[in-house]
Amino acid sequence: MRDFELAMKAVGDPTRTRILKLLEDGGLCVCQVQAVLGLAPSTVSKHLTILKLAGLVQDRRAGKWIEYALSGASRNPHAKPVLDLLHGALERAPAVIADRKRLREIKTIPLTELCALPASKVPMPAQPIHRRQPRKDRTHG
Amino acid sequence: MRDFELAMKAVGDPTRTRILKLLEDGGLCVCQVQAVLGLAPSTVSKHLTILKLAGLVQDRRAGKWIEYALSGASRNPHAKPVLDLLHGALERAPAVIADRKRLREIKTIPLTELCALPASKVPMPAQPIHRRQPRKDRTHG
DNA sequence: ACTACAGTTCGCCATATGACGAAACAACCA
DNA sequence: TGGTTGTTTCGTCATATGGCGAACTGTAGT
Repeated sequence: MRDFELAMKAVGDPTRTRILKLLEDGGLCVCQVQAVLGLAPSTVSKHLTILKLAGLVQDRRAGKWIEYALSGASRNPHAKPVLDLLHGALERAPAVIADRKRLREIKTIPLTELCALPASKVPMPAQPIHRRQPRKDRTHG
Repeated sequence: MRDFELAMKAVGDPTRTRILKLLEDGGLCVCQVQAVLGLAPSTVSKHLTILKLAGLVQDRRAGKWIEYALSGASRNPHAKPVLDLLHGALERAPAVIADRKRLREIKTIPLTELCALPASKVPMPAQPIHRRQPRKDRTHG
């Protein structure tokens, strides 16, 4: 039951479904995902951890980078059904389409270059989708 | 996307998956669900509302009671796939098995009797599964 | 109309969640 | 060895979630 819950909670968050839909095209390193989503690295990392704990994705070190991919054989028996369901869904969702387009652009940038870029410099910057209240100013200076 | 999210969030909660698994056997009125789960009526009602908003269940007034059932044709295109997925899952989950057993017992009680019963009198009382901290005493009296 | 009662809504509380930035880690390179 | 850099961990904040009881709504029955 717990595994089912984890898998469902994992896909129940829109940011994570976006990530999973991105990974359907193949593995990506964290900075690529980050570039598409336009979120802080720590945020992306946490989402990926949640997906991993749910058994939906696997990670693998690739030299300097860590590549995440949809998990083929998962510890979690519910993972495959969920991923299959997702695979057939959201193909028309604007967010997914936009993300895919953005991903194509980002894949043209060599990794060495991409990660160095401040988020604001990535072509066609993604506006964070779930911007929270900009937290009360703490006299920044 | 929003519909997908709603459906997934809805099944991402263990109490709600329990409800859905109960409804696989056929429609139930709120007090029956409540009797199985052993939760406060308001809590059960809220969960049912969430399931309804997600398009996973339908409600229908049946005289004095309101019957909830898995929604056949749903407003939400993602509902059927999700329910199908759930249908094949959790068949071995202890909580689901226990709930089913309890449901059989509860179905032997006429509705008129059942609802009148204080929760503690229902045969083989279910211990609430997600008991929260018992909130600091406020000199009850 | 009044009572009885199934269900919902509301207000509250404790915890979970999702966001961020700063700091810690881990691998590569000089 | 020390610096650079990709990723994770930690601490914090605002909001969402799930539980309860009290009060309300709406139907049935007298």
